[in-house]
Amino acid sequence: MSTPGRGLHGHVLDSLGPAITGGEYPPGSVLRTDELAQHFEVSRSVMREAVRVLESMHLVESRRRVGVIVRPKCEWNVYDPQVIRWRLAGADRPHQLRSLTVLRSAVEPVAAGLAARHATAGQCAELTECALGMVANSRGHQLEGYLIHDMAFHRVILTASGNEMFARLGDVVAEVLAGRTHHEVMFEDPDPAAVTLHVQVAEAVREGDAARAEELTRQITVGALQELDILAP
Amino acid sequence: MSTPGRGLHGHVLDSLGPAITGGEYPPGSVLRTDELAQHFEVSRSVMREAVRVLESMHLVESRRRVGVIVRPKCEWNVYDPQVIRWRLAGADRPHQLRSLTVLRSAVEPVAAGLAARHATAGQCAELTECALGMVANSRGHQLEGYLIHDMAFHRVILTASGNEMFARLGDVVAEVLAGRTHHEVMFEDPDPAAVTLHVQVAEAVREGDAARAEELTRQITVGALQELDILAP
DNA sequence: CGAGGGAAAAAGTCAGACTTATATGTCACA
DNA sequence: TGTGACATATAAGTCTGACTTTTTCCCTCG
Repeated sequence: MSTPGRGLHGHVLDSLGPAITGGEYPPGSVLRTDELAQHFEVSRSVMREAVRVLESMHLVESRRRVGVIVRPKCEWNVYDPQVIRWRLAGADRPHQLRSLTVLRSAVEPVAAGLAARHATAGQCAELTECALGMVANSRGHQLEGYLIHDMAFHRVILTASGNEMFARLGDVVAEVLAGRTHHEVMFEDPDPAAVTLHVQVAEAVREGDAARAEELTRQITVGALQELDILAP
Repeated sequence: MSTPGRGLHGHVLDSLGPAITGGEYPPGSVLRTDELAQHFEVSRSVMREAVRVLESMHLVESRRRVGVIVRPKCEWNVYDPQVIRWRLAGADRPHQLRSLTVLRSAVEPVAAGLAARHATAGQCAELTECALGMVANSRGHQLEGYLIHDMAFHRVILTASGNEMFARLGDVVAEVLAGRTHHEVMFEDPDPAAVTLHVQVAEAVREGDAARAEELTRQITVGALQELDILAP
């Protein structure tokens, strides 16, 4: 996704980033630039660039005479797509997935409501197409086809909301959905009720019924929460 | 806030970052590392580190034989606190403020609901203290005192939600609230109804009434939307 | 036992040379 | 005249070595 391993410092990040987010270097750990440069067999310049990037993600802090210190998790830029990807690929995956699903449950209903007001005719058409694609792939173990349309559906909703910050969550939601299909338990066909809800959301957006689009999407996200046993007692 | 101007490359970022987010270099603009290094009177190494950071924020893309290209706004990492700060400080401010307020309206109610379930006794106490502070400063043009307690209130709610992604929005919300007091029109004392709502939210959280905390917080955020003329017709 | 000063360590900075990828222009050939 | 291969120029990428600066730690001295 996006820009992988661009240049040497990119390769270093692909190794070091996941190692940090994965807890291999616990918060408070002190790394030294020279050692890292030797370990990754790159020059200090390249290593320094990599450290700068990690620093901009608030994963580490560089201090003179001390070294590169791993920051506590609560200070990380957890919205950085790169950080999210690293965490989803590592031991933190279940925790990250729960956080993101809760975020979805907050954002997506509101986004759907806004989409009902702001969506262009083209976006409405896209949405309907996605929903139909989901229906068409909802039976007979066509999980991949279903996933593609599901991801596209949510991406269109978030984009059509007209809010740039919602729109940028498209990639994240896509990755959560992909994770559910690929890594988590998903042997059977998708829940027919969920499929119907998507179709109805597309309808509501097309008709400009914001309240209905929001409520229906809320039901979708409640389903996602229940899948992860995030209850509402 | 956080880590300003750390080192030479930090100073470069403080100039170049706002220039890019402020539209001084429109998307598609091509910058050259050597020129920039001369302009900022730093070595190429330092300039390269700065470019790497901008690249990790998806503000620019570095291509061989071409230069450093400014990416279109829709690709920026708009959740990066640094980017948010730069945009809030520039011409993009009103737009950014609206985006963030819409985000708040999605996130904060859900966060309050979760806080009602997960808040510790200490957090409940903090919350009550903040609400009382708001009441105490709600009359007689004590805007600064009111602001401090308001920011703290929302930060506690977001933290107490137990969701790391919500918690990291504390800084952002604080900056939005501060902006409203300092930059936008805020001559009079705060709306008494808003003050009451905060007190009631604190109550609801203390009593573990998630639905009520959520609904009351939704009313608070609706007020924030109305202040910016973001209607719901 | 505390304050002050010195030494060491690691990041920070700089300059210069070299490598690599790639956009672009040129020229021959169809 | 159009098209493809090839040469060239360019700017980023990389490496190395020397030097500076800050900050911690420790040792001495009062």
